[in-house]
Amino acid sequence: MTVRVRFAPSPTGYLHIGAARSALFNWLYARKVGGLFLLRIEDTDLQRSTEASTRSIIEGLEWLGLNYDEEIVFQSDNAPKHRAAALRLIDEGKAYRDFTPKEERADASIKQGIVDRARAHSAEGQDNRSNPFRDLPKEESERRATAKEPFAVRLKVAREGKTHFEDAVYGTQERDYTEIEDLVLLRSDGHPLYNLSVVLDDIEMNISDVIRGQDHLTNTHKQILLYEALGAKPPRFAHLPLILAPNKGKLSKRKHGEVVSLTTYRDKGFVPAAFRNFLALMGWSPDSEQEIMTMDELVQKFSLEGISRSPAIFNFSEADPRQWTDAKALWMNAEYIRTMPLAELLPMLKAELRANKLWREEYEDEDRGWFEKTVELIRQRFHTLKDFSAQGRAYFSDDFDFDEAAVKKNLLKEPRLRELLPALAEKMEEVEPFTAEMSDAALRAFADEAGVKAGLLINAARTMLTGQAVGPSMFEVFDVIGRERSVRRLRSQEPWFDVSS
RNA sequence: GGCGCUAUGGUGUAGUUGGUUAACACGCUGCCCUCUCAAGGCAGAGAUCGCGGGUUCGAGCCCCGCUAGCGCUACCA
Repeated sequence: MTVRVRFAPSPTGYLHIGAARSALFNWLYARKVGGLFLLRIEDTDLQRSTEASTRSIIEGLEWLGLNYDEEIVFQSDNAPKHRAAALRLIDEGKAYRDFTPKEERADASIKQGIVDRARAHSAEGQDNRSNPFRDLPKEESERRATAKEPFAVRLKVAREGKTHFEDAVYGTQERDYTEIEDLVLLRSDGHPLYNLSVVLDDIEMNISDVIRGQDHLTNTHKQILLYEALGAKPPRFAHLPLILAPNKGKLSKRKHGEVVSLTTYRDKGFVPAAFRNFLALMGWSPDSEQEIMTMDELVQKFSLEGISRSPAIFNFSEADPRQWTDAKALWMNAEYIRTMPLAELLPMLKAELRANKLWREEYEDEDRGWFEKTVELIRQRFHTLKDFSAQGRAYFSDDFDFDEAAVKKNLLKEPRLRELLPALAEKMEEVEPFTAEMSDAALRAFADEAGVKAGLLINAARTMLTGQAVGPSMFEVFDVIGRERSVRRLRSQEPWFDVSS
């Protein structure tokens, strides 16, 4: 039997990085064993599900390069089938109608309500099988149903026994039936609930391996009971350790904001391969010490055995903008940017520059050589794709800003620069050919003449030409910016006016 | 309250059938390189392996207890 796995997010917000990691692991597993990776949108919660969210999930998967093999399944389309299955279970005596009126509960008090009810039940000697309608005679149950009395449908869990399954990550799992309540399959309004829908859809989609977050580990026992009631063979299960916030709490969009949303990484200039690589290392490690892995290597090395059981903390600091997300993710992105094949980087750069009106068609044509050389030069110290249009702006446009700190440090500290720089421009005009070596020699000669350190002029020139205090070797910058623009920028009075005004 | 899962430096992870100074990556510190910042090279700091007992000649690895965090316990998903 071929392996069929699925990623089954509920479209109630943007794609969470934890969910994205689940998708990745499913995808890697499928590709590794030559199976199929399917996508199912669990949109049964009509109130909270949105189309925008579904789009964001699809876009996110596409961005990560996780293509799915069959048509997307929308769970809501199957609701009638789910309802019918639940009703069938009643007929078979495996489920029953619960006529208890629905209890309305405020979202905030849910946890407390659970605890309170549990305490009350144990005080009264009640257990999970104490529902008064559990053993209601069939005739009466049907009579009340026909009389349009609303009812929920609950699974009739046997009084004695235990479920067990072998989790590929957490090992043998057992749970006594007494710990499992007669779970609701169908709400009194006829709406099928999560556990029912998942099981039915997984059966219908022929899912062989369920790989999902550890938050479902205990749900799995209920689902196994459902598989049994439905007469279906349960799939294999593999639960993934959760990804937590720095305070070891749940990583949520509401509490932690955009760091948890996958689209943030796309929007903030991450290279998909880098983020994917980083994500793969959250809760999984290869048996080698190699951490930078291409998609092919990831597929080749991936195995369920390499998944760890302890939760992973996604490390970031809301207070420090430089650590807005995990430092290792940032490092990995920089690593990819400076080492990946130029051919793969260029399309991303094209999009980034185009979005900032810095792109020129010539970069793919007669100026391609210049463009590649420039990118090669500046990518060495950039961390995100955004850096190319921000710190790197001066390479692609004459309209760039001067970094205030850079102006103070490299220009204003030495008043003589206001005369020296235009004089340097004079010298540069005569450099022929205008190469890094030649401008190097010319600048140093000029520094000697003027009786200043070369470093003073070099740093000043960097700020004049790029607006920045830091950047590549200055003479490479001269080369790439070119004589004409370099000279013009050296003569500019803008930095002085800008800061003093 | 009940049940379950987890617990190795700041973070992500290795630690094979228990065996000398607990490994790798990120981050951090210092030095080298140098026109700046990175990268790179070198050198460091940082872990009584959650705590307490046991078994053993010897335990991060085995056993028991405890604690903490998280998850499930919903007519949410």
